[in-house]
Amino acid sequence: MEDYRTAKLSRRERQIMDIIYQHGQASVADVLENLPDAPSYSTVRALLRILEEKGHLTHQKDGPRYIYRPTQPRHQAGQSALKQVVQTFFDKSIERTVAALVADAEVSEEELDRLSQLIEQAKKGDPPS
Amino acid sequence: MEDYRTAKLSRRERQIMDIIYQHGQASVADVLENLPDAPSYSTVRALLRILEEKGHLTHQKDGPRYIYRPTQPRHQAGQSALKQVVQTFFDKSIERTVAALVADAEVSEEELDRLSQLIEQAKKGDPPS
DNA sequence: TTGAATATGCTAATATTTTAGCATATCATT
DNA sequence: AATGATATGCTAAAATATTAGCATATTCAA
Repeated sequence: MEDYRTAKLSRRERQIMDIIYQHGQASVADVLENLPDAPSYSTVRALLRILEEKGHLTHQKDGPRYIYRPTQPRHQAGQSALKQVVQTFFDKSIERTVAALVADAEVSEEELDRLSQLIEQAKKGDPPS
Repeated sequence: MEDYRTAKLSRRERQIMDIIYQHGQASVADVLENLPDAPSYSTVRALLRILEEKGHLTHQKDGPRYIYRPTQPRHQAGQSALKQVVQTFFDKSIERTVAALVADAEVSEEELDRLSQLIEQAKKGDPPS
């Protein structure tokens, strides 16, 4: 399945995919609650149906209602999304991207320590060719 | 100006904004070259005009042609975009996001070193409250 | 068990996006 | 200065996205 951010999705469709990825799964009501400029219930249902037709979502029944989930795994979609941002705004530089992440000034000392560990581990455990 | 990723932009409009951010600036021809499923020249011009009307772009003349630039600074738009991805796919965790960035296995030893330095610097120079 | 609340199935209207085309201006080269 | 190439200005058609509404089914609690 194609990355939904490069797929031919409309504005609303993309908003809905984002909501569902953020929540892991969602009912029509869940989507409706989180959708900016919320349209009607019918509208959301129509869009979910379309997204399912296009292959980006599946649903399963949960009692009376449908629960929708993405077909593409979250981590995979996340990688794609991240890559696109890195390419668009940070000249494909992971370094610049991390700098922007850390520059947010809302990163605690502890978290920075964990980041250090993370990178140390990457050096040892996963040395690139 | 509102972040263009949360703004009410259509699919094509967003694609064009991405291209312009990636390149810093762009002529109609530049956009056309980089637009997937490229439409006609006229189409691109129309979309650029609309984006300018909406306040996301400005243009200046460069000889015979228009050069378009974003109104919102790149670093600012990048921060917004990044934040949104972190929220949507990585549970708002910077740590998980960096892990995903580094897990790409295309990060050289040198770059990892620079990342370490980056984080050390964040610890010293910019201690959060 | 019946009724209110809340689902979905389906269809069609409306709004927006996307597209192309023609007229006109500008530039560079011969 | 003439001409071909390449711009923009403007308008309108076509395609797509967005929306709502009615009919019907299901659930849950009184």
